[in-house]
Amino acid sequence: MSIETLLEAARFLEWQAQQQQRAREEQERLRLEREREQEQKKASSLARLAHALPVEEPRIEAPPLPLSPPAPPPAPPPPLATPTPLTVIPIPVVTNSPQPLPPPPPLPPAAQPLPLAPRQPALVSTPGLSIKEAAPLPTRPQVPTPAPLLPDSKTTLPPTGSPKPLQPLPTPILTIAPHPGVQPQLAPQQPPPPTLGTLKLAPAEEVKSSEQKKRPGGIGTREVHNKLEKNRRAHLKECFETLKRNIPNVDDKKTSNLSVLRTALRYIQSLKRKEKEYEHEMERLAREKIATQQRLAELKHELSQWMDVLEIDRVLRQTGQPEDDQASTSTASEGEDNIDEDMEEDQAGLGPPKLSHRPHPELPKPPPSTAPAPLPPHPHPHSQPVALSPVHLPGQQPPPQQKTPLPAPPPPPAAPAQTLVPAPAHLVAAAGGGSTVIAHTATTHASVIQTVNHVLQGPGGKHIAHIAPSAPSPAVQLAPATPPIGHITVHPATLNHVAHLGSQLPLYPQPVAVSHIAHTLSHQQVNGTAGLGPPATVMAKPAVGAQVVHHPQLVGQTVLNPVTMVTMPSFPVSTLKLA
DNA sequence: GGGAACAGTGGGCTCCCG
DNA sequence: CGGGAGCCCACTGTTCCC
Repeated sequence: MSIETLLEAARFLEWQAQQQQRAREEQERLRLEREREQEQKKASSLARLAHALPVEEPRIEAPPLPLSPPAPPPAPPPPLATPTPLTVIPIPVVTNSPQPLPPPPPLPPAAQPLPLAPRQPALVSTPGLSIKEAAPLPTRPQVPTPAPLLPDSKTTLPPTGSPKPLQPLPTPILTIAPHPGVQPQLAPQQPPPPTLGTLKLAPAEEVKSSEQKKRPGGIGTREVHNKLEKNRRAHLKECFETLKRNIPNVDDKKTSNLSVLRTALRYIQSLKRKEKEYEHEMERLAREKIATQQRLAELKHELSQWMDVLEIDRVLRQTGQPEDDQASTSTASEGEDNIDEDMEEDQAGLGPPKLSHRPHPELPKPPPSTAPAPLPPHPHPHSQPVALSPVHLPGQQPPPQQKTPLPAPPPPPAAPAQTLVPAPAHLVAAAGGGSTVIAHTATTHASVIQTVNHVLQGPGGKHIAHIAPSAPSPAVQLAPATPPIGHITVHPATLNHVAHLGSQLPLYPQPVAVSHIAHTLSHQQVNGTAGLGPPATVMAKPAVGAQVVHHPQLVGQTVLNPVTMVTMPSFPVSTLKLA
């Protein structure tokens, strides 16, 4: 799951980046479209006003030809003229303005490619254009209706004004006059037209001051400055819009620039938090993976050792009690964890095929005995394979049951990593008679069940008659297919195996195994069924430090059948071997 | 009426060039 | 070193919208 979430997060980030790029491209495209539209509008308006002049040509040549249609403005100017005197700037414009009116349309083309470029304007800045632009700004909304005089200026203006950011650039470019130097010249030359300018530029005072500045190059510089500033603001605005588009859950018009910044900040912070979370998750998963791999390797190692032990056990059994082997025992271990297969094989009573799977045909601890059977690859025909180690072979894939335990809740206090290791199940075997074996095992791995089945599989035929979870371990929870082995009730007929094993145990330097057998006896005692013969035999051979321990849990409990309880520790097999 | 957006304007700072 | 150019910021005015 976590991995999926990580992938999702990565995809989300990627998607966002793509979205941003798309947004930019789209924005760019829209801008170009707007520009074209404006150009067309301008062209059309100019065409109306001028009645002549092809729109396109003016664009390029507009600056030089600007004059053509000053006509409309004149009428209105008179009234306005009064203020005009003050404004020096308008004048230059005016001269051009009448003419410029048409030119403005041409402007757009140049701007197209780089709307934001601030430097272009500088080149462009011509008084005439500046005036036009200035005038339109205030009138933007009303554009169409205004009086004839105004309309002209406005008509020209609207195009520039409406597109806000874009137009400013185009206009300058188109008008391109020489640098600032040109501007001053124009301004002084034509004071009369100011009418338009006056209308547009309300404050006469400002005009005066500007005039003062003009002389030195003020007007031109101011115009340039204004345009640059306009471009800069347009760029700023565009950036804000881009930012807004890239922030999820932001209303287009509701949010002010300030709110956009705040939202963006929050969004970035949230993204950072998520990033950190995902990083932690990845680290955790990595650690988990390593731990799992280690555990897996450990299990494989133990399994191989365990296989060796079983091998020896089988050999010993064959050599010691051929009769029993023929009758019921199965010693060969099987690497398959598939219970069905084991069952089938058990039924068939075949040993050899399983042995062939063994990863370690060569026994590290070949018993000194003279038994011919020891050869793993070719087990004794009489010996029946015992699925004591249903666990996967070292080289094989670990069974799903072992993988699942990872996420399991906190493992039991004792050796959590090894709880899954199948305990010496062969110790569970109970001697004949009417007794029942209860395997108390800390290890609940399915292999235990299989092991018990195989080991107990004897003349009696029926093995595990009842399996009930007494204290389910994490492993059990994770492996629903494998019922927890809290108690394993075994058919009494198989109890004689205990004796068999007990007799063999002394051969192994593993006192633990014996002690478990001793436990069995103690349980029987607890249940009052100690009278059984077979277990007694086992008891008689506590050669390997057997310990008789009473199980308090069983005291006072009513047991219908004789019970043999075997407690299987979860200690690693490797320990036994080393011992 | 107030807030927001836009635009004009002035000033300051930095960088580059002669 | 001085001047020009570019950029940025702050102030102010106007307009629009709620």
